[in-house]
Amino acid sequence: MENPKNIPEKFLKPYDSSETEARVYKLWEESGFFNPDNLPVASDNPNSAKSFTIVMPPPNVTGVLHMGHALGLTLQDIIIRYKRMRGFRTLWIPGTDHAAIATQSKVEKEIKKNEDKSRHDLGREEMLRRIDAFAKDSHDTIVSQIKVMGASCDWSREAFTLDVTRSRAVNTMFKKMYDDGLIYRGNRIVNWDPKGQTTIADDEIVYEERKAKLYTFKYSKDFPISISTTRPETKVGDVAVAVHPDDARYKEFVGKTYEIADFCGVPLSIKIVADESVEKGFGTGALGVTPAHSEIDWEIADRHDLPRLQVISELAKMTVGDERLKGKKVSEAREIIVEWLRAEGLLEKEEEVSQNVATAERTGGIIEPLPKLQWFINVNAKFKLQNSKLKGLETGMEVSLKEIMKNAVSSRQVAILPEHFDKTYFHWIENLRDWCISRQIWYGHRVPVWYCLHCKKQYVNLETGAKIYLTRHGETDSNKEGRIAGSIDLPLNQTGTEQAMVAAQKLKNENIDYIICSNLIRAKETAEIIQKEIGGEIIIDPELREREYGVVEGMYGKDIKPLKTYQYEGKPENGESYKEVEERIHNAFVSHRKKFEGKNILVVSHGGALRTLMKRLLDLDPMEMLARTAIKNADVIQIEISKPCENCKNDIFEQDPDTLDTWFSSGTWTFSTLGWPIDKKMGMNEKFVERIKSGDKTNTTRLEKKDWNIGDILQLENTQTGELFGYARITNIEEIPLTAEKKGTLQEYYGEKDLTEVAPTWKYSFVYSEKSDLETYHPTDVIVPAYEILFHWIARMILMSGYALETIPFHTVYLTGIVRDAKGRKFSKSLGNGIDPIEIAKKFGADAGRMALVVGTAAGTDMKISEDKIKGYRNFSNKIWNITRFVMENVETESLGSSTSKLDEIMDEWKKIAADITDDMENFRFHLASEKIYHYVWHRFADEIIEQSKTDAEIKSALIHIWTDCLKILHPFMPFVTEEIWALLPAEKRNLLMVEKWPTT
RNA sequence: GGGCGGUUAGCUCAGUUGGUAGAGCAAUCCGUUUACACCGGAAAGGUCGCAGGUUCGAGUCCUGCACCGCCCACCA
Repeated sequence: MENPKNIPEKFLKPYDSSETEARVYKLWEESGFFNPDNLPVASDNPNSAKSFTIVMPPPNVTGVLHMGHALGLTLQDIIIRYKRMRGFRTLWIPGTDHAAIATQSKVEKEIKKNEDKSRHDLGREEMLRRIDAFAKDSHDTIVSQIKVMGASCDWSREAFTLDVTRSRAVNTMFKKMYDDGLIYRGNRIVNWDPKGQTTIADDEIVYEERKAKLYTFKYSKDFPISISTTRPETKVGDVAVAVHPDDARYKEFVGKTYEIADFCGVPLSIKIVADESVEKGFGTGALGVTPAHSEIDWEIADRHDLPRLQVISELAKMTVGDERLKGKKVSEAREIIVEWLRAEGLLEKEEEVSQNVATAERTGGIIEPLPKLQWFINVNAKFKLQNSKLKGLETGMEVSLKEIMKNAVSSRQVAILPEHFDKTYFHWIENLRDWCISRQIWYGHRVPVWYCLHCKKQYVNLETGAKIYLTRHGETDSNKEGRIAGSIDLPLNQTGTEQAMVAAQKLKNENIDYIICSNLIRAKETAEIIQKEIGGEIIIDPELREREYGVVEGMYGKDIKPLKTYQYEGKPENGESYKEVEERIHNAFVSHRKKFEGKNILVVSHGGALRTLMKRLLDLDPMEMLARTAIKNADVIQIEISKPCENCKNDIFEQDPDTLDTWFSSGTWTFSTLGWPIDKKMGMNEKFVERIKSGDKTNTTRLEKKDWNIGDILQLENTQTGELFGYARITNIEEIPLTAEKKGTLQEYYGEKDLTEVAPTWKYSFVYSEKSDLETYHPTDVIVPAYEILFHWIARMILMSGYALETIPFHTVYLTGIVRDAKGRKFSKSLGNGIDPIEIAKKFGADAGRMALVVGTAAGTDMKISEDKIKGYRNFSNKIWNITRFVMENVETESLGSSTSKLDEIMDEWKKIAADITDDMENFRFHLASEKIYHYVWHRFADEIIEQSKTDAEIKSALIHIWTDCLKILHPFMPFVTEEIWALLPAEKRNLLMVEKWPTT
């Protein structure tokens, strides 16, 4: 077939998305236009170009993206591409979320399944390494998926909630809140998951409906009031009975206290109190108050100053009573108590009721409300606004976090789309209580609080120096048999060798400089095994040896009961007392600390020796020490050194073992991604300042290594004048040797200074700007989350931003709905109904998937998606392809034909539609905009205008003009096919379509 | 229990400030006319959940009801 117009051959075949998309994405990436610093507007107009920002809701690194993510990404990309074409300095920051509990429990489950090990078997360090590896894989998959979707985000600014820059933001935020009295540590009823051994958030609870029995009974025969409960086992922790103040039945008893000598083996002291929260009509109208095991009862105890007796342990076992109860599981205890009540004739009624049982979302464990020491954010405490940019809240006003959250939305400074969600938002805020932010898991931001080992004084963001690790040697046969070893010199057995290797793994990344061990073979072997893995020098110190047991050496521990026989000061014949050991080993410890000041050291010693050392370090009294179980073989204890405690002058500390709720870090997301807090400075000399100011925006400098990281934003300061002249965003860090050639250049900067002293070994590449990213891009413009996380996340970002920056995090919240399958079911693994966005992109093209997700999907509404729908838009891609072919074959001239009524009508109609679509884009009606352009292109332009043009030359002259406009408008929705076509259109020098100007009227 | 939505063509859903209903898919009929069969043309299909009200006029505003869904709380 002849091809007179040199139509690219590609057009003779149907559009092939699989051949196109990856190639086009690469083209975009290489153009640099995803980064607003490289956009033409940025260089034309560096300071006045209006910015437009979106931060991506970071997907959890728990696996892969699903269609819900695909919807969110598509909408964000549509907005971003549209704004970019409108000439904004457009930034879309991508990132991922470490999703603490979700990720840890996922990895834990896998390890359990594959290796039958728990996280405690692996230890904190090894577990974290495993999770990091998993998160890294998951991250890589997610990034490639985001790219497949066509997302035009700035990868140079990619962030992770757990990376160094974001961790710095978290710690800074924690300290600020702590200093302002908004963060406190307190005993509160928390949702304790006995199975996962952690606290969990209210929203990680799933309620399961179950049948339960409601028992009505009296504490004793002569107790005047009957109460009802579904949990009789908690009643041994009762301290009061609460009745409504107006309840005539009970009025006479209020204020009295009854002593119950024996309630299933436990004595109770019950006070009758009057409390408004009690419903007269429910049950007997009297409520047994168990402060330690019910949130509501805890509050009643607050109001009436009642004691709080904990009767259930973290393992969901009873902690009080005689042999009938103590140590029994709660479920067993329940039956025992019911039986007892029945036998005593105290049980009055048993009713079958249905009840919602709280269970942990992740582990399925039944939630046990327990009082625990936790960290909280007080949402009602007031603080003073320093520099408020919050509408209606002036600088100097005293506000609470709750008020900030409420105000942001009620003032319309933050608009939620669809609007009706703000009602739900307010309802939630009104019911908000203090936010528990500590979690007993390992993966996440560790609570940045250190405790003095002696006096327990708290320090936030303590700067710690060297670390000391203490470990006991691995197992010997003597340990195994439970024999006293003392100075009997036995080697490690097989288990001991393995234990030492585990310890070595734990210590691998800790940069230990010296390993100091006793002169006994079991310690030396342990030290050698560890040294093989971690390096460092071994120093043998006979003072670090085990307690000398004299005559009892070699005997079975159980036979001599050393704890009882030889107390702290007592000693076996020819042996040492613990007191003597303590003196000896502490002196040795202190001398090593002094000798290796500033170095990380590992001390390998023995059970008894380390135990007495810990006694001294923790300032325990002798009985406390004796009550502690011995340190296990190869256990590692970590101690951190810092400046002496203000209180007790000791200088060793340990960090809080808990981690922070994942929403604490994601709450900072809009500004931590933009480099907050910017408190680091890079000093520059005059020459460099000039070079930067006049020259390239991208620069490199060679400096001594500081603790800077890629992505950090630094203030640039003129070292001569102290003047602040701009910001540097670190884009790359490279270690480089100092060459002779470089030396010359450097000598210029450093003058007479000896270069060996300043010898820079690190090359920092950075982008210079006069304004920081934070100033330029924050508050962000739009955020596009699923409505499910309105409270979890959106509210918390408003809180964090309102508190730390005294501004809103974003102007508009565009909520997306849930994407369901064709039958309206949520996608889930167990149903096997998952539609993988990547599969869709492969099969039909990402463009088709994007359109299918967007057309007709209004904000905040759930949607159903099916392959049929996607197939329709695959066909549309091809339609666009073929329209282009027709238009190219029929372009006779670039100029529009002379004005005729017919032509004007068509052009006017198009302009009207384009304006209408633009209006939809401006007002977040993407579901309408996409439908309109689809409809126009296919059913008006192709079906009618092109058909008419076949016989009408006037109309033909309009085709290319309308069509290039159409491609531009289509581009945000279907970026790949339109970009590909754009490159194939006959024209001399063209921009990428992604930076073409949006057709405006 | 409290709150928020939804109910429009067989299916999935639009319908922006009230002006006598729209799209896709499916189904029906016709058509291989050189951009495209991942196509074109034609026709069909709805008293907009129910009952009241406001209005010249209501899918759209108000009241009540029914059913479905979601979120929050968790009643001892």
